[in-house]
Amino acid sequence: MRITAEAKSDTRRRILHAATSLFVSDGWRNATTRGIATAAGIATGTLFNYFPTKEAIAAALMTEALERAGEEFRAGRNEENSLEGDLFSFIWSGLRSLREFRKFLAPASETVFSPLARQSPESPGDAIRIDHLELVGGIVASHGFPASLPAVTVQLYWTLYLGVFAYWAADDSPGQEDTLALLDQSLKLFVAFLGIDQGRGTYGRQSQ
Amino acid sequence: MRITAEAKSDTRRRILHAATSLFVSDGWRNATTRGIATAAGIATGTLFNYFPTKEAIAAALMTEALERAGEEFRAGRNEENSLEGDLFSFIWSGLRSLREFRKFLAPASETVFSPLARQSPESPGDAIRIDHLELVGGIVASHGFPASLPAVTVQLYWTLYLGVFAYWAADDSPGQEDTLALLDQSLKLFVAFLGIDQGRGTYGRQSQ
DNA sequence: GGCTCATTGTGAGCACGCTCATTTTTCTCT
DNA sequence: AGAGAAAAATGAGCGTGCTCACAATGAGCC
Repeated sequence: MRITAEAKSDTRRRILHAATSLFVSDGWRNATTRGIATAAGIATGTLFNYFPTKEAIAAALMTEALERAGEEFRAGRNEENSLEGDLFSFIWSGLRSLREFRKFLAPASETVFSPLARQSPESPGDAIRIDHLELVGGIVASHGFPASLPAVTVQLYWTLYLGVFAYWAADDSPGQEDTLALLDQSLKLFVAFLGIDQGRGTYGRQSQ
Repeated sequence: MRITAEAKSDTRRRILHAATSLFVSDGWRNATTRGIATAAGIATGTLFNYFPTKEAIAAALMTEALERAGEEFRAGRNEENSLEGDLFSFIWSGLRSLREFRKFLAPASETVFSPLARQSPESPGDAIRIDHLELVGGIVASHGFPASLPAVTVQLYWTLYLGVFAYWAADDSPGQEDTLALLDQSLKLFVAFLGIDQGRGTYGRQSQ
């Protein structure tokens, strides 16, 4: 049992390793499941014993990186940060952790991550979304907002996050500084919205 | 030449008609290009003389509907509407025009429309985005804002719009009232942002 | 009508993601 | 060690979206 479990986990790692190489070198579309299987030293069918779809491989890579980033964030958290600051460092550390995958993530995430096509009951990226939103809920709660935000608020947050993510994936500005600017603006917007939403806001609706 | 041109345009219509039926009845994934071609009375290869990809068929359906909606909006425009009101009726009339396609639009739009995967130089939905943003630019300009908005602002608008679109596509609440709520909130947010961005805002950044 | 030739239509065929009946390996029990 | 059961690996094969070498069509000219 032990030997098998180790071998399984090793095969899983070899698949992820091979997939990363091929996604990076050939791009998401040109990297084929046959190619990944061959590079990992297994048959095509075996690949699908480990991951149900090609997208699930990308989702697994993202999940692992984002989990590391999440723990890093929790560990290095500073009590004195503002809400905006907390959200910023959480999101940015997540994006940093995905750096090596950036080039192929845009096309890959279409299915993994897209707000569209929530058709299938359990898309591979759902767990990522849920984990992310849970941590954000904790951050927001620690700044005096209700732990469970209204659905519309969560929806808006996720939309803004996806917008930043998508921009980042295609952002070739030096140091991704354009993404930083967008993230900054998006968070200001969201924090302002939280204020309004909870009756803590300080701006009146424009009457034009 | 005339006869040929008419025949071509007729074939195009037959393809779009057949595609609509099959997308609606079988869903985006299960409707095959072979099936559409057969239903339109042509060979598979011929289909691809009219549309370069399956997504392009969906994009064409959307484009036509949204063009009609755009003209409708321009025609019925009221000088006295607020910025928010104008944007609301433009966007909502667009969504209404896509009603018959709603069920299959979510999966189809992944590629057509997604903010992710702007890889390919000319994705089928680019024209839709450009047209939409152009009209929005006009609306915003007619309310005293600069005709050419900063790139970040446009980016944020499109993100919010996509969020609404994605929500709408999967929204089964009666009359899509949840989408209406989200659209309302998103527009308030965007209009507020325009105010801030142009130094016309009335709220100070929260210092937490 | 018959000839020419650009335009349009055709379907066998390719590569892909993924499946599944079968084979091979590993674990368990005596 | 050997037999039987369970788990894992295998690759031929399916149905996709899409291509491309070739066939059919019909407008323009005589």
